[in-house]
Amino acid sequence: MAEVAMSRRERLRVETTREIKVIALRLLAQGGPDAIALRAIAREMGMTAGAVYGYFATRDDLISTLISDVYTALVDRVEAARDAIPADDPGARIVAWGEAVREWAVQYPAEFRLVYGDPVPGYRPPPGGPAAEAELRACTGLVGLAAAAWSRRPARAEDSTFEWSDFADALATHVRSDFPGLPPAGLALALRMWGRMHGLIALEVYGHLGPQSTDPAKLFRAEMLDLIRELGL
Amino acid sequence: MAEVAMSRRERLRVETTREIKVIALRLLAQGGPDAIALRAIAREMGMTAGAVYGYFATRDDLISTLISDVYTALVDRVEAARDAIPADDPGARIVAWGEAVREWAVQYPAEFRLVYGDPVPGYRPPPGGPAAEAELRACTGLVGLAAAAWSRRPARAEDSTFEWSDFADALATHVRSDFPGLPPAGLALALRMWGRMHGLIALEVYGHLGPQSTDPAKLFRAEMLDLIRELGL
DNA sequence: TGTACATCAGTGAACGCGCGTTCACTGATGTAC
DNA sequence: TGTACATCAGTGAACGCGCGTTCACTGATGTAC
Repeated sequence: MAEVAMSRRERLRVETTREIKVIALRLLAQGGPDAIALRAIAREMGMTAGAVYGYFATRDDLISTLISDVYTALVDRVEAARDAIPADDPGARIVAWGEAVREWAVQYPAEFRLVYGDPVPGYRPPPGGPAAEAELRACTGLVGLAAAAWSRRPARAEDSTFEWSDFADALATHVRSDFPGLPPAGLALALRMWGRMHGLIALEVYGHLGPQSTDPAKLFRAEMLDLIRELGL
Repeated sequence: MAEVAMSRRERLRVETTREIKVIALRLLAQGGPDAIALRAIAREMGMTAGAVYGYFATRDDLISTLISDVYTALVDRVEAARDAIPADDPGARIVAWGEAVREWAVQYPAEFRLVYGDPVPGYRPPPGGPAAEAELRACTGLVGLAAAAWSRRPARAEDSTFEWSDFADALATHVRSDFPGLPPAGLALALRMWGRMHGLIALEVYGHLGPQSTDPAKLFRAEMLDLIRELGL
């Protein structure tokens, strides 16, 4: 962003927009998804409720922006964690990716729920989803991890049971051009890896694991190590 | 329930209580968790809002009852699916359990979200959780599956990294008396199996898998087969 | 440098809404003699 | 079988609440001459 070129009014506008989002996220963290209310935000900012409409046309607009921002932050962080590991160690990259997701989710549980859980009550997402771009990046990242692991993985009899038609056209097309040589079962592996990471994290964030395990991080790490051993890494 | 011994008034009371819950679940399915409103239920039943207080002392009471009912129905179904498979085929039992959870979740997504997702806005669960009993049954069932699989599973170096102190006291005590001989890593396996099943199901129910896969059932089955192969079953 | 005008962020009051919960009451159903 | 009383399910009106959204407006900030 070319901050230099912004007039004072523009800067104030950007700053206020940012503040609205920050407060919305704080309310989310403190009071759950239904705490994201324009009136509450305005109250918190010392503004009138109507004033918020100068920044977001509607409540759903604000929610969509939040989801997109949050999802993007997650993907940024996860990609950075992956890239901190040498590309010639795909197993460690998978573990780093998974643990980055988990750490983010534990640190920002409300944000995790906003992205992966029930949406805000009454919220209707725009067509294509509020964070299509971030979701695509996440998906591509996972397929990349799967592709890097694929060649070293021992072949399995059931690999041939998957076909491209088992996946959405857009995704299949995208994967076939970005990762030539990766078969449909490789894409299936990517989605299964997603599920593996998501399962324990979701259980933990939603409080189902806490009453059972004193060390969810250890459990998660064991699951990740299990995954890469299965992949022969 | 000894229906014979119930007076007419008692029967009406039971029937009305049941109807309230049925309508609450229908509203949940149609309008999401925040649609469970006493006023909406009363309206739907042609009653006055105040009348509902003759059956449930408070809205949270109703929600707790719903969660408990729903969780119990899930566990009933899953246990039945497991018991339909001979006990000498623990791998098939694991697959049956997992697929029963998934099928239930896909059939009753709102109920799945009620149990495993964000609670109803504003709802404060009672201490111990609204469905402690059902959750214990689910947990015990999973540990049973893990225990049956444990003996056939090839030993792993990292099995010794888990200790009883990694788990909640109550759970550890319970497992050690019900499944003597199962080491801490066996309990960890049970929780990891839970996570494996939960991951893809949660992604699917919350709409993250639909845009990617045309056949989530196939993906889930592949994941389950992968799991039992890893267990040597 | 000073004045006249345009922009636009924020006000404050109002709209109609559905919510959970309380409470004095009515009137039908059940029970005891 | 008939009467007098107790139970109790449901009524209807009211309470105070916070919400999203609209709108005519004020007053400060910016711009053009």
